[in-house]
Amino acid sequence: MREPTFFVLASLADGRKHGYGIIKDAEELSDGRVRLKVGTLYAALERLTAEGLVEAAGDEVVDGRARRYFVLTDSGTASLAAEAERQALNAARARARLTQRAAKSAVTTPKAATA
Amino acid sequence: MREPTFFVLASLADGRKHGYGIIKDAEELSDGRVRLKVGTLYAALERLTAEGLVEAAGDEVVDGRARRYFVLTDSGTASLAAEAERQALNAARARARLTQRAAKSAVTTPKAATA
DNA sequence: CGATATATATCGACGGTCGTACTATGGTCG
DNA sequence: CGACCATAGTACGACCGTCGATATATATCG
Repeated sequence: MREPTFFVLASLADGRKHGYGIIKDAEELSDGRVRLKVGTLYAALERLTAEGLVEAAGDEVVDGRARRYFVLTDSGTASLAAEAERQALNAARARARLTQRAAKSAVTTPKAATA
Repeated sequence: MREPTFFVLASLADGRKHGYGIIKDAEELSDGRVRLKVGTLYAALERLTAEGLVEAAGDEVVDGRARRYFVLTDSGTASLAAEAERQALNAARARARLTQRAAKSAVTTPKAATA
């Protein structure tokens, strides 16, 4: 799963949201790092709906603007959870190797004694 | 960064390796989950070399078979570290939301009292 | 001798994302 | 009042990393 898709699900994990709301929420949730493009978002919502991870949850007109709402399905919740586990594990594995590497290079390339 | 690319870097974080060795190592490192395709691997190695994250580290012939070795550059090490941080953070954020969601649904949909 | 593992190269196809352009309404500022 | 920005959604061509398949070559095992 790619990052934009991941944040669409993560955003909807918070509850019922409409497209533009997801964009804003994802940006906040990622500390400004992930700015979903409209094309990416609606393509993802269609795809995720077809896959059953997301469901349409009503169209409303607020302040004269049409909104399409969506919610996470149980399947979507499970997918997000699995993906989060996977990423956490991957990150942990990579970190472990990087720590080892740093320790090794500290021995191989001693710049200044820690004493 | 996509998962295959991430594991190519993570594998090389362990030290100098050749293509096929990376495939085997990535599979092990990911508990069998990530099986790099040869096309993906060599394309990634070329790309990463062009980007300066990876460097060619000598061709050798072992048991009559040609091997192309690669190592991580400092830039590659930094990229991998940054990517691991990012994924760990994303996963943590998603988990937090899922926990909240579970707590909320437990109140909304009480199945059996915990008492 | 045929099958499997090692080792690399190449290439068309696919799919998710990006970038851009477009339509439309409401609110703010000069 | 007109210009501009935020909100809200639609549409589409292009890009790029990955996949799947095919190919070549050597060593080993049965």
